[in-house]
Amino acid sequence: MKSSPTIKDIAAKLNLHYTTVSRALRDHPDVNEETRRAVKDLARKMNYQPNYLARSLKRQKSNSIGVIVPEIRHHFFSTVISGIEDVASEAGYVILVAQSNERVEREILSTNVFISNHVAGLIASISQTTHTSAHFKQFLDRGKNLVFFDRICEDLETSTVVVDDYNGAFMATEFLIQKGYSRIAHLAGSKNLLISKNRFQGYFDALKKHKIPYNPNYVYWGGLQEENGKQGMTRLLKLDERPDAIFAVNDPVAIGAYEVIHQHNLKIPDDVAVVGFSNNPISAVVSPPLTTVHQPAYEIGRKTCEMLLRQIENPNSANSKEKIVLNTKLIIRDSA
Amino acid sequence: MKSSPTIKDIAAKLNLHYTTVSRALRDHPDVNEETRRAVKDLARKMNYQPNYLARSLKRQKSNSIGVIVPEIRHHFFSTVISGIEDVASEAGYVILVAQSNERVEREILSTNVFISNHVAGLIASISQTTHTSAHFKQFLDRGKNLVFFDRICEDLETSTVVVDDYNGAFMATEFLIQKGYSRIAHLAGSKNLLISKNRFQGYFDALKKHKIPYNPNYVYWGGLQEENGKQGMTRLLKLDERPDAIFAVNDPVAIGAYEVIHQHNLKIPDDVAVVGFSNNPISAVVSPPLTTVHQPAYEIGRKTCEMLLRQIENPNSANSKEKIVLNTKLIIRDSA
DNA sequence: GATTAAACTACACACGTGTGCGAAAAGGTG
DNA sequence: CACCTTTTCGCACACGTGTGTAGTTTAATC
Repeated sequence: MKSSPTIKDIAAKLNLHYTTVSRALRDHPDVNEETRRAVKDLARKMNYQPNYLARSLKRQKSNSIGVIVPEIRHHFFSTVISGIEDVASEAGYVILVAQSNERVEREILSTNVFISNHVAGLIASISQTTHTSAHFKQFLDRGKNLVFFDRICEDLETSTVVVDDYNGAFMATEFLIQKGYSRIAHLAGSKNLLISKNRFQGYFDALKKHKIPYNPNYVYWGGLQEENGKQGMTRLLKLDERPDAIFAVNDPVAIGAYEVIHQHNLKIPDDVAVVGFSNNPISAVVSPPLTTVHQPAYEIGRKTCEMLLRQIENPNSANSKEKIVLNTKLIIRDSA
Repeated sequence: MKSSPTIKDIAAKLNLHYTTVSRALRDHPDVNEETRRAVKDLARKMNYQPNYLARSLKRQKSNSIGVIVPEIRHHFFSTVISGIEDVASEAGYVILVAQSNERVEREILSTNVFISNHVAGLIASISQTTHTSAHFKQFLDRGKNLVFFDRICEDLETSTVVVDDYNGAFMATEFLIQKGYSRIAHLAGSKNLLISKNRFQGYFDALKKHKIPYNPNYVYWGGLQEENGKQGMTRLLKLDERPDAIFAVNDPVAIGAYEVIHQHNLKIPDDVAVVGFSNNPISAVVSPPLTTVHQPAYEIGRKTCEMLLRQIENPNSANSKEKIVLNTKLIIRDSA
């Protein structure tokens, strides 16, 4: 089993001490121009690649960033990761990716593994079952940087990147009102996520502004998956006074509602109008195309990573927590 | 800036040598039962987390796996990554994820960065522009394990996990033939990817088997994106004898074809039938729902990672290259 | 040609963990 | 009580890289 050449191998071949090689590679002025070139040439010839494990250990600073999301395969999260990766790799960092699968235990485990791997910083979006923040606190206590995006942790004072969920939900609901719908229901997410609460609040305030009485029966707190949309919609259709419009907490839930609506042989938007949230690519091709609130996922990823890198490179500003709020946009299609 | 406690910190508090602490934590029999317990208790109290950088350096074996895909945000790849992550994390490994964005240069860069980070193994699916394999060869030359999935590198003898592209394409084409279509066109991928060649061959052989003359004008070699589907379809519709069915190399390309077909006010499947490949979630909700060949993406991820881990843990079998071929399945919907 | 500065190289130690070996302490045997 | 075994722990060195500092050589100056 051959392994990677080290600076010692280079030094041996040139009859130099390995520290000289180290300095030559790093362009230290104490090393002769000629020696330097010889070292670099040989390094190239031998395909020398510095050992970042050793370097990070010595420098007490690694080139890796941890990323924890609920589920990698979800379009929103994979797009965010894509944005993170583009920024990170450009800056010479590498990303460690883990998914919680919506379970705190795995979130905790991954956080600890990332601590052990001495990541320079952590980017996270919490799971639906995250009721404790001890693991994130431990990470912060080690003096490391942490940035939350989308699903942020309310218990901790950290930097965050989110979209204006409240406004997005407000716009969506107001749009339905202006279209003449009045029995507007809301398929909400899980109650312990701030995004769910904010979107509900936007919905609630839009009704209030337009003097539409709030009907608690029209709000179903479920989750963020398609399945939850189905369950919620089934419930709503059993009501005596059936809603004539649905604002779903996100697109998968809206799609779930679509299926149930179609099963009941009802027409969208004639019988029931639907508005989603996220602008998942699926929303553009379902029939009818779904009116939804666009969330700039790739941009969220980029901004989050840029923010984290900024904090890593300026450790002094460690206690200055940044908050970025990106704009949402209502994408009007045919479902309302 | 507080940092993480080390075994030396624990040793100091207990008036022990740090090597004793090291052994105690690893349940070495040379350490007294009582001492061992004291060390472990204190370690827990101090939130001690071993430094994997140092451990990997010493053990000459890391706990990380590199993953390089063309684009993270694509459903197929993010689902594969999801499978990889589930298996890796269960085995105590961490994954480093990079995307090439279909450019070799970034693939090369990431490979080298992963070498520097001393990943225990590498999982890759090559870009459409990958014309050299030198970077992968360098990785192998260092005695490390490499497994390709889906888009494999033909130049190198490595382990691979793929689906039976040939059969999938054959089934899809034969299905169209049995449905009575005879002017069957193929929107092919890029010529330097084996998957494209295999899918073309399946298409070609199905025609041959059923004695349908092969018409080169009916094959458009483009790429794997929606855009390529649009371009190809536009070309095909300009032909004097327009095809009555399309077999697309993958779903995005099929969706691109959909758009052009609709723009020309043609009906699917009455005027033109379409069959895709991948079973992207979008394919189920477009209208009409797309008949496509299912590719078990999550399973591919799991199998690939399991194979890599097997090779990492049994270094002796380093030269035994495994090949796994997973089955595809024709999903019949309404587009043909 | 002696003196001093400049140019270059090498030693020692460090980062956190791990291991072979030897030393010290404890226990057991005749 | 001397001798030997066993238990328990510490020392030295290693992994690959980096840095402060001391040492050596070369060049420059008078």
